[in-house]
Parts: sequence; structure tokens; C-alpha cells
Amino acid sequence: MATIKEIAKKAGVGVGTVSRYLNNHPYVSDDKRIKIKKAIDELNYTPSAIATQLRSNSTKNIGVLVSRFANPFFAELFDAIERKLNQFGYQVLVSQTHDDSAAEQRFLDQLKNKQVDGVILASVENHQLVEKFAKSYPNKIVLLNEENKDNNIPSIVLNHYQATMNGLEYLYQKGHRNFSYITGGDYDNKHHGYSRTKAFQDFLKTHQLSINNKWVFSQQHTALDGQKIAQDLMIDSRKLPDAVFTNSDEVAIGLINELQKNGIHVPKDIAIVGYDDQPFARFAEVPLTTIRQPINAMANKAVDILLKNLTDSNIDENITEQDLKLKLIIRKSA
Amino acid sequence: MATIKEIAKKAGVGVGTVSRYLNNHPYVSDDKRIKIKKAIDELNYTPSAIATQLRSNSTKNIGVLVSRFANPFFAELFDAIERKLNQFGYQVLVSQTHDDSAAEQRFLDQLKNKQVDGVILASVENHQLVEKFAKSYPNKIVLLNEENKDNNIPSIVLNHYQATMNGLEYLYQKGHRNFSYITGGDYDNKHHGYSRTKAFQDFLKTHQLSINNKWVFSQQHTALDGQKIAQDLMIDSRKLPDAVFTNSDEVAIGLINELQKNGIHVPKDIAIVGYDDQPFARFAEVPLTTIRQPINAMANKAVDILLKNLTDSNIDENITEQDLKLKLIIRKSA
DNA sequence: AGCTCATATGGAATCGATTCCATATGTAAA
DNA sequence: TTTACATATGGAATCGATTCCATATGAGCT
Repeated sequence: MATIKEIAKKAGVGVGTVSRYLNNHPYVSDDKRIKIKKAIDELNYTPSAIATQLRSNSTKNIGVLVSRFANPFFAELFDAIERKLNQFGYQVLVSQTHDDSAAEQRFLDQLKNKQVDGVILASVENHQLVEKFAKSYPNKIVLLNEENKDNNIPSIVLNHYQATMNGLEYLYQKGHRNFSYITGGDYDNKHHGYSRTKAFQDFLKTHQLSINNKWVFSQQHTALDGQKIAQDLMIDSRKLPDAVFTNSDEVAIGLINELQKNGIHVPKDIAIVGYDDQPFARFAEVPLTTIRQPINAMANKAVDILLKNLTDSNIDENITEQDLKLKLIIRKSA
Repeated sequence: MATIKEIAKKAGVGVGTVSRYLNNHPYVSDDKRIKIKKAIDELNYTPSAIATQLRSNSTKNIGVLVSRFANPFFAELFDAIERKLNQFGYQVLVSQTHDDSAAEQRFLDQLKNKQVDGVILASVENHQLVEKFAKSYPNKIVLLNEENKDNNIPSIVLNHYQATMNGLEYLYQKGHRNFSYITGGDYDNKHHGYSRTKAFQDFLKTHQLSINNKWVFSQQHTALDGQKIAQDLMIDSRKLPDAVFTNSDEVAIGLINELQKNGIHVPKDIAIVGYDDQPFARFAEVPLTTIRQPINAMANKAVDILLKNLTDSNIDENITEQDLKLKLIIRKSA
């Protein structure tokens, strides 16, 4: 592959002039323009992005981290993020953690070794690690759907507490009193998805309900997990919960499938509420009652904030608080 | 951020020695090792990936192109590709075309400007363009589920012709004679998904069946598309096809949903066959009869071939022809 | 003592583009 | 005619890491 030096030589000009030509600098005469263009065409030259990146100390690459692509929520979210970043001329480097915090570490190291200008974290394993990086690289990190205690990292935070509460109150008002709860995080831990869990705990307290510990499930993500939970619940078939609040539509769908396979009808025997309103939620064997996350607004907002912080330019933020509202979608499963 | 020069100065050694230390070169004495380590820790130094890339003329980045992330087939496929590339220490730069060939051009330009060492194309818009790049960069391109005429680009090609034929023969044997066909490509064009379409055309010929042109749909991708097709089919409600062969589970699901909403029962009134066996297919309101693509094997094979071509090393290919078989999964929709 | 070879080290050259500096020419204003 | 400023250009210095080259020391062998 040709270099700028070869172009300069072939066109009979200096490298500076070629560089000015490439970057549309005004001070290049028409006759040199023509010669340079000819040389570039003949040698089929394209500037090395790497060399430009080294010199300019910026890559036009953004890193995006999710936990698992096979989760349709993240797939859709990423789809929207990628489209928007592409509009602004950025490339996207992407990683998934699959719950492995070493992968997160490797991902964040890309900030340190300058492979990316900034990152969007749609999933956080190790909050301490992220706090540490945020201290070294303020303005280069945006959290999406992940809170941080001290609130010192730019974040897109939706009101999951309220949304969860709404979902639970809906179930309560329908007469349900024996709840099961499924989270993707830990039930006691202050991190991932905690505001949802906190809402559940507060809900129990408010209504003076007790909870069977065997009906609380942590670290559940997939439809397969949901099926296993169904089997767990059915071990003691004399006593089943009458409502299940889940953290994800995937889990809800596996759960419903396995329950119905065993003659337990949803929502007649058990009501189930999902989370996300993933695209297939409406097409499931029992269309899901679920909490919709405004994916497009979330993605656009995250990109807006990151690019604004990176460039100091005022990309107009046309995403409002209203756009970022979670909403209970009532279908058939509860 | 510190540079290697500052480390050298602080440790009282030459830059060469620091570099040798970083790259585990043997000729570094123990006392300098200690001094260098101390300097690195104190300055919190990490080598610039960009500088290394420039010097070494390689990035350890692989580009992956898909048409649309929100399509669960691609999301799953990408999930597997990313995991495997990560295992081998590669980062992944990803783009989606959303049917826009300009995006494909921009993506491929990354080969030319050296931002990626190689690419996996799981979706091709403009075959001529790809052929051109393949000529300039043999060994750096792998096609996944996309054929090329002259067969000169490394490709993972499954037998979609046979799989489609199997699906159609299954429907024929069940007594269906009036077919509708839905493709994501063009019905006449020789490109995207053509071997499936060819199978359909041959199938019609073999059984001397005629086809109503209004029952052929091209460029259909989403559940929404499927719903619209249902409406199209129902315009003339006196005469409906008795079987629909689709190119994707997403389309099938939208189609089924809209038909049943209008009192047309699947599979009693119309049989429908999907494609992909996306994770959700088994959980749909009518569990889908569909053709399963062996996603993991496909992803692993694509990465194996690409890395083998890039490094000349013999990464052992443990994916066999058998692993790459498509399979008709019979459920309830046909 | 003289020779060879492994071990060790510093620093210049290099990768390829950008930018600054020195310099030259042309033209309008004083 | 002198001054001033816009236009135009070549090339050295720079970004940060790697590698080659020159050189030095010490051990082992004859």
C-alpha cells in the first residue's frame, strides 16, 4: 500500500502539500491538486487510519459493552447505538461480558491504551473498577441503565424503582398476595438491578406481605433459566405463588412455557410480569404483560451525552425526560 | 499519559530496554527489570495500542458485518463470533448495513485504511464491491452464509437449497399445493438467498405447480413485514394459499399473529414454515416449524478460517461438515 | 593471551500522517 | 518604492513503540 511520501514523489510535490490536499486545506494550487489527485488514483492510495490516529491522538472509535448479545434487549439497544454513532462518523468496538468481570477489565483497558475515544457501558460487573476508570477518564464514560452510588459518572438512569412498583401494584390490585421475584442480579447486593429489588422489598413491607425465600431467584437471565425456575416452583406443587415478577421477558417466556407444559395455566393459575417488552413479547404463546424500556430514546441519549462530553460541541439533545419513561404494557400474562 | 521515553528516563535506562522488558525479550538484566517495573507502576503506564499498531502494521482488530442486529439470528451469530475472536485476543469492530450498500463500502474501507486485519461478512449487499476487495485482500475476507459466483472467496456455505427443498417437500407431502413464498432478497436476482429461491422455483417445476405472483414477496425481514403480508394475502379472502414458506422466523411470527387475529388458523387453514430456528421460535403462539441454522458451528468455522488465513498457523478446525447441516425442526405451524 | 559466543544495553531509524517553520511570490495599500 | 498581508510550498519535527546496529562485558575454550 502506498504512503503519502510516494504520492508526494510521484506528484512532484512535498508531503506537506499532499497532506493539505487530503485535508482540504485552502493553500493548495489547482495544478498541484490535479497532479496529486492523479497520483492518488494511480497508486490507489488511502491514508492509513492508524498513522492519523497516532498523530491526532484520537481514534473516532467508541467502545460499547453489553452483557450478552443474544439477549434481544441488548441486541436492539446496540442496534440503535451503532446506527447513531455511525451517523456521527464513529466506528464501534464492542464486547460482551457474559458475567465475566475480566472481560470488563479488558474492555476498559482500551480506554487506557487509547484504542477508543470513549465508552458506553450498558452493563457493569465490577462497579469499583468502573469508578476507578471514571476517575482517570471523566467525560469518556457513559453508563446506560446502570447506576453508580456517588452519581459522579454521566448516566442514563430510568426510574426502575417506580416502574417495578407500578407493576407490583398492578398485581396487588388484581388480588395477588403470594409473590415470587426473579432478578438478574443479587437479591441482597446493592448493585445490578438493585432499584428494582429495592422496590420489591419496599412493596412487601408496605403491604405487610411475607416472602417465601424459595421463591426468590437471583442471577437469572435466559429462557432456559426460566424453565428451570418453573421446575423449582413445581417441586412443592401444593403451594405455588400466584404472581411472579421477573427481570426479563426471556425468563418470563421460559417460565410460562414450562408451567403451561405442566398444566399450570397463565394467567389463570399464576400471573407473570416480564421486563423490557422485547420484540417477541407480543407474539408469545401468552402475550406478555411487561414493562417497556424506551430503547431508542435510551440509545440516542447515551450517544448524545458521550459525544457532547467528548467534543464539547452542543449536539442538540432532543431526548426528553418524557421519552425515557418506563411503561407497563398490559397484555395477557397478568 | 506516560510514554515509553518517560519510563526509560525515570528508570535510568534506554527506550530499547524498556521495550524489551515489555515484550519479554530475554536480554534484560534483573536489576533493570526491577527499576523499569517500578517506573511503570509509579507512572501508571500502558503502551499505546495505536503506536504498536503503526509499527507492527497489524491491529488485532477484526471487522464483522451483519445486516441488522435486531434480527435475533444475527445477534446470536455475532454473540458466538465475538466470544471466539475474544478468546484469540482479537477485538471486534462491528457494523450493520440495514440494506444500505454505502455502509458496506465504509465497512470494507476499513481493510484499506488498515483499521482491521480482516473481516467476516455475514451479509452482503453489493457482491461486485466485495469481489473487488477480495481481489486486493485475499485471505482477509471470509463470507458467512453468502455465496460468491466464482467461488474464489473463502466462504462458509450451507446447503440452503437442500434445506429449502426438504421444507417444501414436507409441505407437499402434507398435501399442500398452493404456495406462497417470502424472501429477504429478490425473487429474480442471483444474489442474496438465491439458492433458497432457486430451490423453490425448481420445486414448483418438479411438481408442475403454478404460482400466483401476488403470493411472492421480496425484501421482507421483520415481524412487521410479516403482518403486512398477512393483510395483503387476506385482501382476496376467497382464495388463500394453503402453505407459506418464509425466509425468516421473524416474518413467520408476524404473519401468523396477524392471520390468527383475523380468524385464520395456523396450521389448520394455512401451514407456515419459518427459517433460522431463532431462540423464540419454540415459544411462539404457534410454535414454529422451521429450518434450524447451526449458529455456533457457523460462527466458529468462520473465525477458524479467517484466523488461519491471517496467521498461517493451523488453528485446529474441529467443525465438520456434519456440524454445518441445516435441519428441519417440526413443531406446530406446519 | 587471543578468540568466540552469549548476554546486555543505548539510541538512531522506522512506521505514515500532520503541523509548524522558513521561505517565496504576488498584489494591494501607503 | 516600501510595507503588509494573503497565498503557496517543501521539509523537518512530531506522535509512541519496535528493531536494528554498534558496542561492551564476561565466560569458556584453545
